[in-house]
Amino acid sequence: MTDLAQTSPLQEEGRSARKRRAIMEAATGLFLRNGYQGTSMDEVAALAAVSKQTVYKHFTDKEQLFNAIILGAAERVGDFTDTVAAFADTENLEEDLGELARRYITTVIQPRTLQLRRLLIAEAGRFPAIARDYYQRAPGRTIDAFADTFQKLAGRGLLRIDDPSGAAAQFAWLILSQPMDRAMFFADEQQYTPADLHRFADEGVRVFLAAYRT
Amino acid sequence: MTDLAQTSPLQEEGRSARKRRAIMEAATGLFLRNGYQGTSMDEVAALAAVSKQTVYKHFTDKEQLFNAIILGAAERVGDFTDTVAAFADTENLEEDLGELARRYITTVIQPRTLQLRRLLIAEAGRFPAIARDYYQRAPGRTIDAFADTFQKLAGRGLLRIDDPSGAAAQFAWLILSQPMDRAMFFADEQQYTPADLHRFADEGVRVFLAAYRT
DNA sequence: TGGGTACTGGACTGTACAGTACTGAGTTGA
DNA sequence: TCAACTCAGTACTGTACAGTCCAGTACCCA
Repeated sequence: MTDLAQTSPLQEEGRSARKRRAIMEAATGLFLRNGYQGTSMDEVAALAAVSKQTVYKHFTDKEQLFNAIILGAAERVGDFTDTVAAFADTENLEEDLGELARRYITTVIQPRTLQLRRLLIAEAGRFPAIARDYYQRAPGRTIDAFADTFQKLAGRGLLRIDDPSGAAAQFAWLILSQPMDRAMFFADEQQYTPADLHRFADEGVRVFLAAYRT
Repeated sequence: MTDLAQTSPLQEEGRSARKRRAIMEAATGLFLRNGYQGTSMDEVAALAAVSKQTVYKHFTDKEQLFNAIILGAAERVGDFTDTVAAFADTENLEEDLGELARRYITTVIQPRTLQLRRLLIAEAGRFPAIARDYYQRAPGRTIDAFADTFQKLAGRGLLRIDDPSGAAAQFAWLILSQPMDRAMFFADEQQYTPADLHRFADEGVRVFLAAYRT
């Protein structure tokens, strides 16, 4: 893993690596906006300011390119697990959970993440493996982290929880569902202000605590 | 509205109408399974056992055919509003709400509905009007019905609710989110048994009542 | 400075597909 | 039974696109 090259797009990257990055950036934008079938390799090459030949030197296939793009984009989706784990030590359940929820929704309800989600749902039939992988990685890991943390909080006597996984999923969706669902159907439009998102978070936390607080 | 023709696919339909129905049925299946771009007019004609000429006699365009298909499929999505409205008179809140939730999830989490949802999300970029229309019609109307009913129950002193719409959305997604989200990413596989769905419904109702019951 | 590697540009192949055109056959209604 | 209509079958047009090929050019390293 040559992280240097990834984190700093400098000149010293080498020509080949630079081209490769240009291709991936172009392809990411196009795939996210226009989908798999809606994106042509000619477009990718043109937007990356690179010849088609070069595209095919770096990626054997359109499919392989798509794969690489999705994995890259999914990796960059905010990893929330650490933040969630830290919350297990809270001394102020209600306030900290509210803060956690606000950060969670702000992280997830972002154009990039939503586009990625739409794309994966759209292509779940054609690329079941990628869809499954993403599902387990992105929402799955966070919900697992919630489950762990809730279990610890139950151990500390702060929550009353039988099924931590179920409760974690309920928590996540109580917060995210409304804006997420809407965003799935309304492709482009700017949807919610931060204040809106905070309201969803707060209402979700309120309901969750009503059901699970000791 | 010649409902006769729709409800009974009899011989007396007339040749032309019969063909039209065959085309729509074939196209519905193909679009739902393979998406808009993944479906060719040749396939539609072949599956409907009809010549391409005939397809284009009934539908000027691929796009227009798609439109007709979606509207037809969306209309057949279960209308739940009456059932929800009837629940406003309940004498047994917890039990009846549980029953309502179970029916709700069983109705919504069906292959057809899920495929339609996937398709619409996938094509929301290309057909924003259709996506918007469906969004307002299918989940929207049901949630509005929940909101009305919850407001009435609040009037009867059975629930404590400030924002009926928000509470209704929370209720709907508390019940549906988990299986719905999973279904979006796992295209084909049979997912949940009725017992699983009932469990989601029951858990959702439990949390909802903990937060909103007086 | 020279030699190898990577890139460019554009032409090319093969295929898939939307939509049209046309001929001949079947259907329907008077 | 005849005339008008509809359909099947198929061939065709035009376009878009994935992937290849090749000749020439820029870059990089010794």
